[in-house]
Amino acid sequence: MNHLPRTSESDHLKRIRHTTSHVMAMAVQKLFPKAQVTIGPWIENGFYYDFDSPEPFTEKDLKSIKKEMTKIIKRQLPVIREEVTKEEALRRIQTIQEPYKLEILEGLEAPISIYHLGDQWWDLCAGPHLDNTGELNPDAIALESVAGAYWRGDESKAQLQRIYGTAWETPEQLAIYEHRKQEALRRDHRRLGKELGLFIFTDVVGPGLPLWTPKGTILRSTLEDFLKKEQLKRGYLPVVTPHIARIDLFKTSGHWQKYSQDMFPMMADDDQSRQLEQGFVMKPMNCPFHIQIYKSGLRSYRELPMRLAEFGTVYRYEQSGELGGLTRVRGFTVDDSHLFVTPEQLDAEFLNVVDLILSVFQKLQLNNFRARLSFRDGNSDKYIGDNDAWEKSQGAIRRAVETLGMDHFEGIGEAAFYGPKLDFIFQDALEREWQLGTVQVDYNLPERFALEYVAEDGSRQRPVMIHRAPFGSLERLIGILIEEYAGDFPLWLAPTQVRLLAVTDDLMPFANQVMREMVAHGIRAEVDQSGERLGKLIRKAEQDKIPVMAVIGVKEVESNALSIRTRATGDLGLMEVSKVIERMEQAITNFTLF
RNA sequence: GCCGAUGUGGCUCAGUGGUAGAGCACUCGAUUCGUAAUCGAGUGGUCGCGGGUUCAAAUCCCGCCAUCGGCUCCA
Repeated sequence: MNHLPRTSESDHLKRIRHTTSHVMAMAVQKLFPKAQVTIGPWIENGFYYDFDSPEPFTEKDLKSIKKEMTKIIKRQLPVIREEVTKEEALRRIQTIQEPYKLEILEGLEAPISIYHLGDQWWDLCAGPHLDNTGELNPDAIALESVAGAYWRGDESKAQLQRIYGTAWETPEQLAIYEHRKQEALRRDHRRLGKELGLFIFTDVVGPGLPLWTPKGTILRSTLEDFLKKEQLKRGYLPVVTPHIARIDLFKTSGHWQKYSQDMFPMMADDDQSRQLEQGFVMKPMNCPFHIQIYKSGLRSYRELPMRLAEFGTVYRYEQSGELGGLTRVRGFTVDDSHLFVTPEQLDAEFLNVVDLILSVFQKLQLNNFRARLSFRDGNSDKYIGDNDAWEKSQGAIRRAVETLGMDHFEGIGEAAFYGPKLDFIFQDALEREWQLGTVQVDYNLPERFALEYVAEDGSRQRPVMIHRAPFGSLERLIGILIEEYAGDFPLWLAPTQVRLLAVTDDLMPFANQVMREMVAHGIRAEVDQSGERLGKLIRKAEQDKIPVMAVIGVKEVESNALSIRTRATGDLGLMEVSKVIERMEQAITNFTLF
């Protein structure tokens, strides 16, 4: 496969994309004189430019903009850098009346660099640029989409019109890029989920509410069983809690105050109850429930750490424009656990949790993630608890990451409202980032719920909580897994592990008999009952991405054997039935291929 | 929630004002076949939903719903 450089890897691409975005902005202002320019940076696969335009752009406009760009390129305008003082820049912006540029200028330090396209157009820009627009190849440029974007990324500010585009050194690179985008579409979990029959959505049930089919449910419960087993080995205690609770519970936790815009509306018996906020709500998180179980008895330091674990389904009222496939839904299941520990146990227990998470990712062959320290920002309205608790929590997370020598980056403002997090971020097929696993240190909820344990000296002490979820959510995890594997699940996860294909109908009884034998061994086997020819059966099994196919003809029946074909390696030849079962069982328990 | 696009049988899509189409899937019949599509016939659609314009609407207009690409937000 041809390597396509990303912008950050190539100075030349940076120049191409900066210059292309300026050419685009100039073209837009030529065609839409009322449009004002704001910012237009490069991104990894292209660039965008945001405009404030009284009339929104449509995708049809992209064609005429592209045409105009081609003209500008053909005029071979020199790109000239000029450095001016802040005062001079201010003066020039005032003459062309571009308020957004003015605002940008306020944040800049002299000297201010300006890039000119000939004497036709200029913009504030750090660069770098090509020397001449003629160096661009119009056939290596594509305008991709229009979108709304808020000025300075702030919902309360003006909404701008963003145009996304991409630009390359050669038309061939553009073709490869577009081909790659097509390929990414083919591994999109929404498409594969439908094709493989794993889950559905229906308007009748509602947006963001997936329904799991039999095959998808096998996938889900296989993942659940896997993690439950790992957790039992590590001293976790399973619990089950309801999906709804009184509002009061969430007032104590702080959810009602800080999180209610993300919650489904309350269920109240009547208007009076509604006004008094006496009703029930769907749970957006499991923590307050687990806390109640902790609180149900007087706890001794000898019981800690107490690790309460549940696959808890939560409901969050996500904004409608945010929903998408399995990666962003309104009802999802968190592989949740809350660990109640003494302050002395915190560091060690945190490391245990990270160890569990990393071992889970390893088993799932998920290597492509980034670890983020999600800390609070300066907006104290968003958070509960005092400074001291936050500092202690963030310190604990930082120590853990340093102890492990783990690569990480900081996400300021990414914390939960009750505490900081260590998050594991993955990418989907379209390079969008999603958080899966998470570990959180929390001094605040123990305080709010007045949690206690009896210490060695008989005194009452406050435990610290760790919230953690290796998968994050089963839905999102499965979405990412489908795309990572392109639907080709490893044997232990495959909803159907082996499909038996009879060459002729009269061999069906033998196929059914072998199937029952395999099922009795816990293997997910099925017989293709369609009665089609072998070629068709194999084609269907390949399309269904069944890892192991077992062909049954006369010679197989006579020797009580199967002809094995795997998706991974093709025809493996004749093998005794008992041998096949043995090999499959081994592969399943060892998480390996057949 | 905001900006833009899209919505036609189970799936993928064609159909721009005049009697709803194709391929796959499904059902039936014939074929009994050895590693990626056997042949033939048939069933199946309130054209997302509601309203409007028109002699006539899948097609034009308005509202809503959902999906997709972004923005803000998040597991």
